[in-house]
Amino acid sequence: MQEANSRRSNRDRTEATRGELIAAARRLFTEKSYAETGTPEIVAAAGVTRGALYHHFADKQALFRAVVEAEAAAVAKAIEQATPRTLSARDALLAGGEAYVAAMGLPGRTRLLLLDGPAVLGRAEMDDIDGRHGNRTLREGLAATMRAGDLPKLPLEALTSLLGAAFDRAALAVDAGAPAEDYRAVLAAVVDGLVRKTSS
Amino acid sequence: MQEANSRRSNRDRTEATRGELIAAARRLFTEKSYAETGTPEIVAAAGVTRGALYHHFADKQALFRAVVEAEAAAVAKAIEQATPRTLSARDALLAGGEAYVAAMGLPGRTRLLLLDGPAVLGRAEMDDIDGRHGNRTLREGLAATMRAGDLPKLPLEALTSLLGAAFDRAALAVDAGAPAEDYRAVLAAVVDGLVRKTSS
DNA sequence: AAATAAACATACAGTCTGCATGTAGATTGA
DNA sequence: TCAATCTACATGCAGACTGTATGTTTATTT
Repeated sequence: MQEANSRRSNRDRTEATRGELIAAARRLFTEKSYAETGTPEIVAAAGVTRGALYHHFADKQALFRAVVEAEAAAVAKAIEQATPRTLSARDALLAGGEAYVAAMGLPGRTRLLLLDGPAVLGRAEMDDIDGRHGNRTLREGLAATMRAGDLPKLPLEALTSLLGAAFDRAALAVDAGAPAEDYRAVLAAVVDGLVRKTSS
Repeated sequence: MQEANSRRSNRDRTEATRGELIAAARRLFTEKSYAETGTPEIVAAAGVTRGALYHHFADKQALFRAVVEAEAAAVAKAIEQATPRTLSARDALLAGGEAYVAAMGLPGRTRLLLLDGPAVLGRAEMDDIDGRHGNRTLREGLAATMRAGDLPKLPLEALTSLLGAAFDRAALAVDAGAPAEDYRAVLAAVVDGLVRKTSS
C-alpha cells in the first residue's frame, strides 16, 4: 500500500534524479553558457547535491552531453511534426528549414546546440548526435530526392553537412535579430540552384 | 650606445611582451583548447608572470580575442595571396574557398576559429572579426559579381553569411579527415546553382 | 633630480572540479 | 525474514584556476 510513497525503487530514484539534473542543467545552460554555469548551481536548482551528480554522470561534460542529446531530439521532433510529407523536394527542404529556424528560436537553444555544443563536445560528436536526430531527416530526404533524379548526384555526406551548416547559420543569425526574410530568400535561391527543375 | 640593449623604451617593452604572450597563447590554444589552457601555462611559455598578462589584457578572454584576431588576419592574407584576381566570379569563389580550406588545415586553426571562437566570444563578435578579415573579401567579391549581373539580386549580408558558413563547415570536415574532393564537388554545385551562366 | 607613471612581480581570496570516504535505503540470496 | 551486499546518494577534501590588490622596479616627465 505504500509502494509509491515511501518506498521508491532504485530505478525510480535514478530516473527521477537524472531527470531533475538534466532539466535544471538545461535551464541554466540555456540561460547562461556552459562555462558560466557551475555544478554547485545546477545541483542547487535540481534539489540534490554534487554527490548525486557525480554518481550519475562521469563529469560535467557528460551531463552537458545528455542535455544536448535531449535538446537535439526535441528539435528533430518539432521539425518532423511541422513538415508535411506531401511536398515536392524543394518545398520540403525549405519547409524543413523554416521549421528548424523556428524551433531554434527557443531562447538559448542556438547557443546550446550551435555554439557550446561543438566547442565542448567537438564537431565529431556533434555530427554523431545530429546524425541520429535532426540531420537524419535531412539526409534521408536528400537521398530520396537524389534517387528520384531531382537532384544531381553528389556525395551525400558532404551535401547534408553543408546544407545543414547553412541552416545552422541561418538559425543563429535570425535568432540574433537578423531579418528572417533575407535568409529565407537566400536559402531558397541555394536550394533552387541545386534542385533540378522537373520541367527540364 | 646602450639604447637597444639595457635601456628599452616602454613602447618596445609593451610590444615585445604583448607579442610573446599572444604567440605563446596561440601555440597553446591551437595545441589544446581554450578551456584546457590555463593562464599559468601561458605565461610560463611566454617567459613572464601572470601580472604582466593582466596588465596588458583585461582577462583571459581578451587575450584570446587578440589571438583570434591575429589568426583571422593571417588566414585572410593567405587567401588573398592564393586567389588571382583574373578569374570569373564562379572560379574566384571556388578558388577562394579552396584556399580557405587549405589555410584552415594548419593544426588547431579550425578549433580556434570555428569552435572555440564562436563559443567564447559569441557569434556577433566573431562576425565582426570575420567581417574585417576573411569574409570581407568574400562579401566584396559577391557584391561585385551581383553588380555585374552574374548573380541574382539577393540580400548581401545573408548570402555572405550562409556561403561563409558552408565554407567553414567544409574546412572543419576536411580538417577532420573527410574527403576534400566530396566537399569541393558540393561547393561547386552550390556555386554553379547560384551564379548565373554568362551565356543565358 | 624629484615626481609621476608605466611595466611588471608577488600574494591572496574566492570559486570550481573531481574524487575519496561515509551513510541510509533498496535488493538479493539463504 | 534477515543478514549480506549493492545502489544512491551526502559530505569533506585536494588541487587548480581566475581575477585583483598590493608592492617594486624601470622609464618618462617636469
